[in-house]
Amino acid sequence: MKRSLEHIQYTDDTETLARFAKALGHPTRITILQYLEKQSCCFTGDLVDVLPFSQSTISQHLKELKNAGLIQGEVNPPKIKYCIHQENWKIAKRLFKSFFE
Amino acid sequence: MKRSLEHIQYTDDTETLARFAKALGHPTRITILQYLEKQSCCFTGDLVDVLPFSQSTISQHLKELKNAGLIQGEVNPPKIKYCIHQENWKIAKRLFKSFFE
DNA sequence: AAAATCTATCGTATATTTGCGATAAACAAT
DNA sequence: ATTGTTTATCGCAAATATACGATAGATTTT
Repeated sequence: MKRSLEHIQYTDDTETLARFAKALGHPTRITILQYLEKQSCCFTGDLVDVLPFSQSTISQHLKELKNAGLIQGEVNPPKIKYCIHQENWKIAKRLFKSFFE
Repeated sequence: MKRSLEHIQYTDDTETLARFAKALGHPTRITILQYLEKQSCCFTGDLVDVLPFSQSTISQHLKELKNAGLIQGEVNPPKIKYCIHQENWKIAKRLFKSFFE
């Protein structure tokens, strides 16, 4: 991909909002987050049981949600407990709200 | 890409929310929408002047926003006037709001 | 020590996204 | 009729996303 200018500078809020939105841009990830909102927390395996995708695919979606900052995982051997990242969740909520006015 | 099951059925709201989120998942498109929120409407050329991308690239982003239902274009020869799609905008606002509770 | 459980990561294949320049299409003005 | 203006679309290239099976790593249980 070629870019005409080195790096366009959007505002930080714009970048952040786009990053959150991108992470939400897949029905599986929306579903995972809705599940987490209800359950408060869950293990990867719970989602594998619920969603019709392979373990590796679910794991990848979780990774993306984690990279976007929307969830966090605590090691709880041999499992990993995933929860919503409350702090960033609030930021996302605020950014979307103010975006839509 | 292989899919293990023919078609997963998410709820309509989940599908719709993901579709909106995906369209919002790029800083340029966020910027375009913020511009439209302020200006209420604009022409493609206005955005080409403001954003550091080629006319064809801007046009493509507008197409995606239109496909997602977030904006609409009225022909106003030889220009095209783009506005926020108020009805769908309200739906998006509601879906995001209830998603974040 | 061996087996079982759980999850991340690697490698691979395919689809989609993002960007550009060039061109086409639609209309207005000359 | 020709020219200019505006925008969409085509064709291309590179990057990213999505899915899978196989495997590796960590820890518990036996």
